[in-house]
Amino acid sequence: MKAQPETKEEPRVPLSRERVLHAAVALADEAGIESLTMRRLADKLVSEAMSLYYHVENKEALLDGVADLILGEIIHVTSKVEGPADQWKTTLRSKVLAAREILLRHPWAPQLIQSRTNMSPSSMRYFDSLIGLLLDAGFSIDLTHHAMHALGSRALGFTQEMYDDSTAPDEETIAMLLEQVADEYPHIATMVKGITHDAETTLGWCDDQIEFEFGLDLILDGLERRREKKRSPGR
Amino acid sequence: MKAQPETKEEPRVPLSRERVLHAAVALADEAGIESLTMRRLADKLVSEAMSLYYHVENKEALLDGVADLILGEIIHVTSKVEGPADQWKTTLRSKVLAAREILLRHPWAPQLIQSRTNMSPSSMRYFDSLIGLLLDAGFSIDLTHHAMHALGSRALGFTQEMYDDSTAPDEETIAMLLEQVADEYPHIATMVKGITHDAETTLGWCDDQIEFEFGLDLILDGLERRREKKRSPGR
DNA sequence: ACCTGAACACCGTTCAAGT
DNA sequence: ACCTGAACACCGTTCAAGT
Repeated sequence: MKAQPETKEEPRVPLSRERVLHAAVALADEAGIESLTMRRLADKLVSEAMSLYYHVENKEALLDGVADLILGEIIHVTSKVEGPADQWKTTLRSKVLAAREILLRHPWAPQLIQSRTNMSPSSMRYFDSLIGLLLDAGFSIDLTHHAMHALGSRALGFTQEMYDDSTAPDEETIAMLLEQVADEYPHIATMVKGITHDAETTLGWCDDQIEFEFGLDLILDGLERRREKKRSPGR
Repeated sequence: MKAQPETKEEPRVPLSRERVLHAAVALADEAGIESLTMRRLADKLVSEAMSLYYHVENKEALLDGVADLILGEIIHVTSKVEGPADQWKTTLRSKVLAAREILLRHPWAPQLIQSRTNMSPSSMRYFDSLIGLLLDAGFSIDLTHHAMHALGSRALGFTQEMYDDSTAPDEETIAMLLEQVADEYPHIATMVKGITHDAETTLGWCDDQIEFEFGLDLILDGLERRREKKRSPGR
């Protein structure tokens, strides 16, 4: 009886870099990245701001660690997506869409990842796997290099949307507002009025997933064509 | 003589929203966006932090204004780029590259523009003009809509580069570092070693301009093909 | 109408001190 | 080895007061 810890108080898990980083992700998920301050993170861990500095060099290092944690998730999930070398396109597509699913759960992550100079081990491993995929599929080294740049952040499953419709008003309100300024932005007005609405995606007039896949396929198709252009002369 | 202002002291131009915003851009250009604080901006204007609040609601509004100022520059320059409707591709290309030139002079601007919910008049006008360009060229409304999403921030002349090579070490150092971890990232190592170096762009192994244009052309080509696919059946 | 100073709440971080 | 409290420099912003 005596040996058992007192049931009244929490076991008081000691801090660790792991715990700090995971708590940071949780805090950002719950309250947004702007709420991630050293003091509030410490509160969440029932500790003091200064205690964090024992496990993390400073706030920049904390953010680096958080970004790497997310990238670690991505590489973990995407590494399971495999396929034969001649089907590079569907394999790459699936990997990217798998990455996207993770980032959709952490809406603050894209901006954070962009802002870091991303030479972290996790992102290196991820890009290494994508490069290997293309080289194995017979891409030239130069084209592979171009492909990585052309994909850019899309390779990680996100494009920074120009208009963030998560905070946007509903479709009807937009249509109404737009009516008022239709003479100033005639083409936008035409476009919004004329867009085909799928019955299924009636949520908003921009289905992010569809637009993401459209853009991704545009690039993948273009890469495929450029790959074949180089090969066909010898044919 | 008496009527003239004393030559000794500055004319003491009064503050204005215009002056505040332009000073903010200048400060960000000189010292980086993280140096743009109300207090330092006031210093630059030989004034007090609180005085700024008379011309700008708060810091968020200041940043909105700054973003809009840059977008204003872009629309000003790109509106001069014109061409016949059947040459939508080269016209659009030129507009985008013109926008890019402006953003290259304000390296902090892409991130700022991304972070704002971009319904500002300037950005609306810009996108309106691009949409008009495509509609005039015979794009369907749906394809025009997809096109705007696919271009995304590229329409404004930037893609958030995954690896910021402005802070990266020189090519030789990278090659050396990479040698040490070649077994961990074999494909990256292969790629970096094998990339063709143009004699002219020997500055670094990634020429941002070339990569930007490659990605842009990939998308423009893809859009062109999808446009023709829709038309050819009736042909 | 336009500007300012003192004051407040909240940052990240240093440093010396506790166990 | 790990954690903490007081203190510092620096934020954005409110508010009452100056011209």
